[in-house]
Amino acid sequence: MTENPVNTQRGSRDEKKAGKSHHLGRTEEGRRVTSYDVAKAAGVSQSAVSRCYKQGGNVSDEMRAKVMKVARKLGFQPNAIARIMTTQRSNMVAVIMNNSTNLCYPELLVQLSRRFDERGVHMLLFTREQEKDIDNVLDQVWQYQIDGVICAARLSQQQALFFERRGIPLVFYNYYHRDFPASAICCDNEGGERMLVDGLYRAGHRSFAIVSGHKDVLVNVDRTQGALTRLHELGIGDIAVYVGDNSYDSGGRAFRALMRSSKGAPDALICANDAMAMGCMDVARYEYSLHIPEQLSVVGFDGVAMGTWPGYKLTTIEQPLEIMVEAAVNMLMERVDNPQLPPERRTYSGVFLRGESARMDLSTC
Amino acid sequence: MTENPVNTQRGSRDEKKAGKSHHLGRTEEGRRVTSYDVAKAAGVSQSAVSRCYKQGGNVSDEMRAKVMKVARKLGFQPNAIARIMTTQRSNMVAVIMNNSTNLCYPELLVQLSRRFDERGVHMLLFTREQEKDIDNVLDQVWQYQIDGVICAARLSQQQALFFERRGIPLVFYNYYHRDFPASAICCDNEGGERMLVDGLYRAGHRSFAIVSGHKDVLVNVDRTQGALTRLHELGIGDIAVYVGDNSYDSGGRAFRALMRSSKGAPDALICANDAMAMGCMDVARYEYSLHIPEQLSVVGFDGVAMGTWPGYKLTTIEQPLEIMVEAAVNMLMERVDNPQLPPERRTYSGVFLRGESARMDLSTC
DNA sequence: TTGTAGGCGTTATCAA
DNA sequence: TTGATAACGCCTACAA
Repeated sequence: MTENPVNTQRGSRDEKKAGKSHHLGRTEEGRRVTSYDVAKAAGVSQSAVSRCYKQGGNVSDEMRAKVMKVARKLGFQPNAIARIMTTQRSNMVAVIMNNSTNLCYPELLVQLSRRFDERGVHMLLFTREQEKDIDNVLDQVWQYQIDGVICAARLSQQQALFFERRGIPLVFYNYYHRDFPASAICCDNEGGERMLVDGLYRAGHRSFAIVSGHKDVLVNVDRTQGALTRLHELGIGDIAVYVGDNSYDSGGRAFRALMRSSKGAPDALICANDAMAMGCMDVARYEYSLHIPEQLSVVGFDGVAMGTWPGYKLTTIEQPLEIMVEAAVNMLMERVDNPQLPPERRTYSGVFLRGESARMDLSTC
Repeated sequence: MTENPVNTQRGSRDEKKAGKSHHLGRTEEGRRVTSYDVAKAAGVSQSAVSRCYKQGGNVSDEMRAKVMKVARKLGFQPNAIARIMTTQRSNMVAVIMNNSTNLCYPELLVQLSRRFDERGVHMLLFTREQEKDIDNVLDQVWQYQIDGVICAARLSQQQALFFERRGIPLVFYNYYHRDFPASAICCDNEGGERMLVDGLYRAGHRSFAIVSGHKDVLVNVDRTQGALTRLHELGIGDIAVYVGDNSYDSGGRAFRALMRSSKGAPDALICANDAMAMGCMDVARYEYSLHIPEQLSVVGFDGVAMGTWPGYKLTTIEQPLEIMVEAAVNMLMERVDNPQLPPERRTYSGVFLRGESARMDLSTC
């Protein structure tokens, strides 16, 4: 009896087709096939079956062969949920982002997915618009025994502490905090803006305006502040700053506000990201008939794909996204494996993209 | 003893700050706080605690108050993984997409996330480029006891059967199959193309070319075929079809190929999606100095945000994304709650966006 | 309304 | 190398 597995009919019929076939994976009564079912059918103990699925499991070759054969026949797959119960490790990470993050950087999620997949780690995705809505996310992360968190959104100190207190590793992506230490992967915003400002200044621009992003997002503050600081160093003050929300539309709105102001168009416009820069360019060209870069230089930040399209050819700083994502994933998984590791912040320099949206002189760069 | 919970010190210190505070949620020994810990501290049974967290649980008010108070103090949160073990329901769905899907429609993921969140359902995200890589996904979905699957990518019949055999509801988004029944949410591609072709024809266009997407993606086939069929009905044959891969770049490449061919530029170019249409427009304008729409009409399909930007003002069919996403989520969760429901395909009509990239005559529309 | 006890499907420890 | 057994933390009859 034990030599004759009971319910392999359907499974084996399917096996003819694909090399790696998919079985029903259910017993006659409709239960999922468990390691116990396999054990019974193979005439071995349940723990033997379990060991066959463990990396360095102490199993003889014949045992493994016997078990695997029956397992395949029954369509057995170890139950991940039960495994989490005993190992306390879910192989799931949470990715928290703003709605707008994915709209601006769709590539980010694709790359994260790729990197985590390489490690056999699964991504639970949380997108929230409001910071307060994130409180729910925290509870879910805890309840599902998530191994670690990548956060590409703003978190309050309270919220970041939630993870720290529970020993859940957290890595910020393009966000960080001044008030307390937390691991983060960032792009060198000040350095990038400095490069842009220098190039613009050398090319002769003397009047500047800035379109910044959300005030409370440090990445944006750093960019705006980086530009302002460098401009002051160069002896240029009295710079108008218009606030957008990182979206294309908000860039256009900011530009209209700028044009309506007493100052009018500057020589150069420094935008905190590419989306807003493109919004500015379109409004400048189509509503104010300005020639770019002859009458107005525009620079952005990010290096999104659309910026390179011939309608924009945006001069900008490209974030090394693949490298940053890989670093973020490594940093997180290192801490999942070794929670003792201290917080670490890593900053990557962006790459200058020349473009044609700004007159630039990079002689000494 | 039982009246005096042992380890509430840390938890209660944290409570001072936030209205909804986050507790450590661990015992002195570092274990997670379990319902059993709460029960012991409250001097009640473990099942009483469990019942307090169940919707219509049979619990007296005083019991609930007593338990909840202790639970809050200890930072107890029910363990979702253990719950899945007994209920056989994970409240997790898988979303399977191509890498390119998120690049083309970042809004899709944001909307899905929003809708699932409303139902307290979590999204496990899988992005795969190759169809064969999806086989791994199937196993993961099974092992993690995923409740249901939204698939915005192509699946082989074998792969779709994997889910059906195991009773895991599956809803395709903008994909479907001719060979076998499966639930799907689609946009009316033929209808949309017919509308576009009619408008172009009435405006006087007589020579047409088509840029299609992947041959084996039915949505693309439908669009291309829809346009071709209508053109034939109107007595127009001999239409060149160039194949892209739905990306902006491939649109440009297709257009170059078209221009290099003996036929040269047509009156109107019908692209299977907006991204390729924009690629065509840019190459037409910037490499061939063609005026759009005077010398060339271009239409797309999808209604992506960028198409409305002043550099493109693309004439296209907008998919009612929010409605389609809501329908997909409803359709899936209905089947999670009631697996007996038969497969259903729902098709939504798109909305014509006039744009300025094509000469159009919509007199009778 | 409350408590008791069995089960969900693994992994891990310990003998054999 | 293999097998028995005890967690893991919850839900759910069933009994009180």
